[in-house]
Amino acid sequence: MSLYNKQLSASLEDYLEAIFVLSQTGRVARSKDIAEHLQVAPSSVTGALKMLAERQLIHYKPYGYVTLTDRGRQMAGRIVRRHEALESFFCDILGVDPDVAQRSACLAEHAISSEIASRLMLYLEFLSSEKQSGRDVPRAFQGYCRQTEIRSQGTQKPSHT
Amino acid sequence: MSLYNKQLSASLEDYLEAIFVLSQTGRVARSKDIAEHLQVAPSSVTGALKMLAERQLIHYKPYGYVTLTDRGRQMAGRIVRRHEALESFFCDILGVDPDVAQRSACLAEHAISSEIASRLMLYLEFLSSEKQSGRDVPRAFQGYCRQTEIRSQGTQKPSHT
DNA sequence: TTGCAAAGTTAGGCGAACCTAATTATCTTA
DNA sequence: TAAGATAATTAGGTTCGCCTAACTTTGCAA
Repeated sequence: MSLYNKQLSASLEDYLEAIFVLSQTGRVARSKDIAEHLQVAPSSVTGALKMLAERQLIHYKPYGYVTLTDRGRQMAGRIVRRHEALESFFCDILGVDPDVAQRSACLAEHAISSEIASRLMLYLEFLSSEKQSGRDVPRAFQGYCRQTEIRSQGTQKPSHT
Repeated sequence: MSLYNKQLSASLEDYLEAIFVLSQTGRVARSKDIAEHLQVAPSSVTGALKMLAERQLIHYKPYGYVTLTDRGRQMAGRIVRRHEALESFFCDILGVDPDVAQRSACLAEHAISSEIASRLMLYLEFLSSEKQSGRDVPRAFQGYCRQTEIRSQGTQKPSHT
C-alpha cells in the first residue's frame, strides 16, 4: 500500500526532471535552485521532495542536499529523453521557434505514452539516416512551407499593422 | 474582469470537445452523454457547463439542452483539429497502435502551442504530397523500424515468457 | 563565538476538478 | 394526469498543487 509503485503526476515529473538537470550542471540541487528552475515558491518544493522521497526516487533529509536514487535517475532520464525528442521534433523537424518548442515539450512530455516516445526517437533517428542518404526530409518540408506561404498570399485576410 | 477571455484549462477543453463531438453524431449533447463520454460523474459535468457558459462558449440553462455558441464552436473546432493531427501523426506516421495514439492525442492536444499545431498539420499535408510524388516517408520509416528490430535481435535481454 | 542573513520548513488557506449522496426537475406511460 | 423512472443539480467532502507568512535551521563573517 506504499507509494513506491504509484506513477508520478505531471508536476512530480517536473520536479524530478529539474533535479536531474540541475545535478548535471552544478553539482547539487538545492531547494532554492529547484524553485527558481520551476518558478514555484520554495515551500512547494519541500512538499514535492517529500513525495519523491516516499517513492524512493530521491535521497532527502530536511535541510540536506537532494540527490537522485538509482531508480530516480533512471526515471528522470526517461523523462528528459522524452522531452528532448519532442523538443527536437518541434524545432528541428517542424521548424518551430526554439523557445516555443521548449515550452510545449515541457508540457507534452507528460502526455505521451512510452510507446509513442520510443517511436518518436526512432523517427528522428530515421530522418538522420535518410539525410545521410541524401534525402533531407526536414529541408524539403521547409521548402513546402515557403511554397504554401506564397500560394496563400492573396487568400489571407488583411493584417492591421 | 469576466472570464470571457480567460483561457481554458485542459479539463474544460475536454468538455468543450466532447460537446462538439456529441453534437455531430447524435443531435443534442445531454449531460449524461457528456459524462459517459468523458467518464466522469454527472455532477462534474454540471460544474463544467457553468464554467463554459460563463465564458460564453455554450448556451446553457439548468435542465435544458446544451449547444455551442459560435465562439464555442470555433474554439472546439480548433481543439478537435489539433487532436486529429496528433492522432494521425502518432498512428499513421509513427505507426503506433490506434488506441494508444487516440489516448495520447487526448492528453497532448492541451499541451502544444497553436504554432506547433498548425505546423504539424502542414507536415502531414507535406507527407501526403510527397507520397503522391512517389516518396512514401511513413512506409520507409516502417522499413527502418523492421530493420532496427532485426539488428537489435541479439542485444535484447531475454524475456520471461 | 555569536549573531545575522540566507535557505528551508511548517502551518494554514485557496482554487480546480473530481467524487458520493440527497434533492429537484422532467419525461413517460399506464 | 399522476406516479415512477430517468436525468440533472445541489451540497458537501477529498485530493492535489500551489501560495503567503511565520518559524527554524544553517552557514558565514565580524
